[in-house]
Amino acid sequence: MLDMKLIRNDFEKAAELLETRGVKKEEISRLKEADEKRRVLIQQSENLKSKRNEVTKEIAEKKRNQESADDVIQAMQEVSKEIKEIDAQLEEIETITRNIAVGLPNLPHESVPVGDSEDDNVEISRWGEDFISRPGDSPKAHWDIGEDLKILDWARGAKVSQSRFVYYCGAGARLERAIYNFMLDVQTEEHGYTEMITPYIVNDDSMFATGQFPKFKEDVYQLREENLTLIPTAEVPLTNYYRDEILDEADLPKYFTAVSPSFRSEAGSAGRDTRGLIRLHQFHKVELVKFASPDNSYEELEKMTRDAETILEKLELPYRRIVLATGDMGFSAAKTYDIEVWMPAQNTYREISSCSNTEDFQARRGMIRFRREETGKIEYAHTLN
RNA sequence: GGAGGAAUACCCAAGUCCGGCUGAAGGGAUCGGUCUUGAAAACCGACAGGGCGUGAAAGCGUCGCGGGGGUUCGAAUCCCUCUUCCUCCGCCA
Repeated sequence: MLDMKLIRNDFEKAAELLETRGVKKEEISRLKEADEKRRVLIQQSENLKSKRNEVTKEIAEKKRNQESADDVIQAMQEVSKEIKEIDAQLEEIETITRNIAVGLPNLPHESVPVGDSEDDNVEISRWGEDFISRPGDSPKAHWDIGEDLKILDWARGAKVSQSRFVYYCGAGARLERAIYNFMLDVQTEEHGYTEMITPYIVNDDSMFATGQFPKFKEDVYQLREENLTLIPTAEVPLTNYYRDEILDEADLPKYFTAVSPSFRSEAGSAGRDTRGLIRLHQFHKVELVKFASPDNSYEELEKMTRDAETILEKLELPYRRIVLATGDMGFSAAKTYDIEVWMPAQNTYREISSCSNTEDFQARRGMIRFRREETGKIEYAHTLN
């Protein structure tokens, strides 16, 4: 969620930044207008309420003294009616304001390259040798290796569930377990993350705070008639851990990690990446989440990205780091590094990890705050994942 | 799934039947002070927090007694609804 103050005080800048993320200026104009109307109504309503509170005290006083207060009560009936009318208008305008505000993506950090698509992403660094296969050489794709070794069973995954579900069998299952154990061990023992096991089913408030709701409802699996959702990433339960809380500045930064299944409906991606482990409806992922002070959240982003890269280095997998352009970033991110691993069979780099600083975007939605030690003032924390 | 009970500030807890000097008694914890060589004890003092609006700020206004809605001039208190927790019964991998 954006800071309305920015739109009030520096409309042009806010509009310009949001345009780099594909938001039309008129959308923001509408928001600004609604916000102005809203504030006028709040003033009107509160002035009347203030008056009512005062008179109510007088009535109480009179009643206690056994005096008649009928005339004042009658006058207040009118006032209360008026308050009700204004509040109804206010609610209407607040819904409008909220509906717009809630669908606006985060503002990009100034260091993010401007551009509409992934073609505008910028490579930052490479590690390892991304060998190009020699003529006549054709490295096997992982789905073929999986089937040849009988460690991945797609057919039965589809039979028992649906396409894009898979069984990991024998050594395949063991390998999967070994990899996430390895990742958790590295992140907890070497990089200071606290390991968590989280709920895999979360409520709407949680989905809202991290930015999946309301805009991306189609991308998730929801439980029938329950307002509960299967997590699309452990980012949701980890980030929501401190929702509606105020942390002490001294406690920051906080680092959490968790392995969890992630459930994604992949609506709209029919036909893409139909083979292999790239776009499953359910997969394991080791997530990293940080709560940081705004003072150093970008340093924390660099460190976190390194923490992720370390895994690939230890596994001796060649990779590169890119910074996503404004148009390619996720909804909640202010800045995102993607780590792409070399896929020999496809002769290309593919995203394997994505590290984002959402700044206070999720914190605003979820009221995740901290108290400054020196001033005692409360601020939004920055969240990273 | 069924039957009961509960939710008040950092914690405990009164108030709810019977609406108005209760935005909330009392205790504990915490912080500050007196006393002390220092500490403890005792005594004195301070102690909702937050959202929203306004303001340069101090402040002011408004909303806050689990959440949402309603009745009323006025709700912690009456009504509806949801959530969470506890006790008992049933069912179940």
